[in-house]
Amino acid sequence: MNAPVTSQSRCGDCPIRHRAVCARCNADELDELDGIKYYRTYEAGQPIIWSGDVMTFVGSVVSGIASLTQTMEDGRTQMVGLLLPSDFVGRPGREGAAYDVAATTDVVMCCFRKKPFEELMERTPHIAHRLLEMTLDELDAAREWMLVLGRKTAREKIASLLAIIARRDATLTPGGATNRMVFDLPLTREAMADYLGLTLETVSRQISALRKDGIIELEGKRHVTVPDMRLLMEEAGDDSDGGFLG
Amino acid sequence: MNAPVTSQSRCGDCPIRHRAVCARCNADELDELDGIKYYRTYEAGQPIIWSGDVMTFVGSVVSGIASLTQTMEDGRTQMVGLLLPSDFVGRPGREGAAYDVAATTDVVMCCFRKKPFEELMERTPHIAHRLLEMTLDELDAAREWMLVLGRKTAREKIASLLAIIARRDATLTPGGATNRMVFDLPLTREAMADYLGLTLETVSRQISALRKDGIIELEGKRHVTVPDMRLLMEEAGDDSDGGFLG
DNA sequence: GGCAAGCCTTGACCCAGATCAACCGGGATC
DNA sequence: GATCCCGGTTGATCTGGGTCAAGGCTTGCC
Repeated sequence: MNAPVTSQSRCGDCPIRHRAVCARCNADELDELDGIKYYRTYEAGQPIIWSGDVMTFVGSVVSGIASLTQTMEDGRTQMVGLLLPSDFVGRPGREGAAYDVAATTDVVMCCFRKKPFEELMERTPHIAHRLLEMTLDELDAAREWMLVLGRKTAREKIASLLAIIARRDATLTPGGATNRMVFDLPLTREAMADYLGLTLETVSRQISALRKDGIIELEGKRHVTVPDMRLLMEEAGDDSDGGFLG
Repeated sequence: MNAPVTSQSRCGDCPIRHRAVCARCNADELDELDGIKYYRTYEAGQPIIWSGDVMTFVGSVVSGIASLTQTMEDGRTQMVGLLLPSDFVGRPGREGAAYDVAATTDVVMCCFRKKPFEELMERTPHIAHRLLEMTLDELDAAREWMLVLGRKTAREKIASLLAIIARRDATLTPGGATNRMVFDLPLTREAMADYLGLTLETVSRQISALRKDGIIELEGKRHVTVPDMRLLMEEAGDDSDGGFLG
C-alpha cells in the first residue's frame, strides 16, 4: 500500500497535517519544511517506535492505523491510543518515546526531523498552538477511554469501540434517512481486546451477541453494518450521540 | 482552610504557577496579570465545575486536591484525573468543561479570567509552550492510568495508587538509608474506588490485605507508612521505580 | 451520656469475564 | 487437492471482584 493523498487525510483542517500531506496546497510555511520532512511506510504488524527509544522525528499518520501500546514485564499489554490519519506522533521537547508504536494496518507516516521541527515551532506560535489543541483533544479522548476501561461492561466496551471506529471511518448509507452505517474493522479481535482491556474470547463472544441481537450485521469477520447507530450508542451506555446527530 | 502560600505550591518551577502563587517573586509578566487573577477556596466535597458548564476561568491548584470525574447517566462514575498543587485546570480555547471538577480536600485555586489569559497566551509563547508541556505530562499520566485500569488486578491497582500518592506527597523518613515513606491518604475509600475502577469494599479489602502482608502499615484509616517502597512497587506490577531510586 | 451520620471493615454469596480447550474456515504453500 | 497456519468462534469451567448485608469506630449534636 502506498501513500495516497486521499480526502481521508482531511487536508486543510490542521496546519501540520495540511503541509505534511497535501502537495497541492502551498501553505505559508511550506517552504521552510522542505528538507526536514520525509515519508516512511510500515507494513501491518511492524513496529514503528519502541518505548524508550530516542525519538529522532515527529510526524503524523497519512494513511492506515497505528497503535500506542504499553506493556508490563509479565507481558500484559494495554493499548492506550489509536492513531488515525492526521493524528500526530511524538512529543516536541521529549527525548525518549513513552510507548510502543506499531502499525496495525499498513501505515504511511509523514515525518519531520525532530530538531528542526522544534526550532520551527519556536518561531511559529501557530504550530505550537495547534499542537496544544491536538494534545488537549488526545487528553479528552484518553480520559473518555478511562471511563470505558474502568466502568463499562464487556458489551458496552465493544459497542463503544465500534462507535468510535464508525465515527471516524464510516459512511452514512447514501439515500438513507436512517442512521445506518457501514465500515470495516481495522483491528483484529486481539487488538480490540488489547484496547478494551478484555480477552479476545470475550471480544468474539460479545460481537456474536451484538450480531444475534441485531445491533450489528457482519459480513465476513471484518465488514460491519450498523442498521441504527442510535441502538449502538445505547448499547455503549453513552447518552451523548457521539457527534452523529444534530 | 485559607490560602497559605506554602512550599508545597512549589513556586518557581512553573511560570504560570509561579506568578499565580507567589507574591514575593516579581517575575517578568507579573504586572500584566494584575486584575485578571483572583483566588477561590472550596471546601472538601464541594463542586468546582460541572461538566458542560461554560468555563469563565482557567487556573491552577494552590493547595489541596481536586478530582476530575466522568459520570454515566446511570450513575457509574470514573475519576479521570487528580489535580495536585500546581496542576492546571481548564482548556484555553475551549468553551465548555469536559468533566466534573470537585474538591476532594479543602482546595485553594488561583484563577485567571479566561479571555485575558488567552490573550496573554497569544502574546507570550513561553506560556503556551509551558502549557503544552504540562498537557503532554497529563496525557502521559492518563495513558499510564489506562494500563492500570485495563490490565491490573485490584491489589496492583491499590499499590499503584499508593505509589503515585507517595511519589507526590511523601517524605523519606529522615536518617534512613531505607526506602521507608510516610504519608496521609487524601482520598476516602470511595474516591479511591472511583479512581481505580473498583468498589469501595474491594479497596478496603485489598488495603487490609496489603497491611496483613506487611507491605504497608496503617495508623488510623488515613496515615500510611510504607516500610520499603521497593516492595510496594513490586506489588504494583511496575518494574520502573517510579522515580524513587537512582 | 445517648444518638445519628459518615466512613470503614468484614463476611457470604454470586456472576461477568478469564482461562483452558476444541474446533472452524479461508488463504497460502506445496 | 492436501496441509498448514492464522484469525476467529464456541463450549466448559473457574475465579476475582461485585453485590448485599451486618456491624464497628469516630465525630458531632442533642
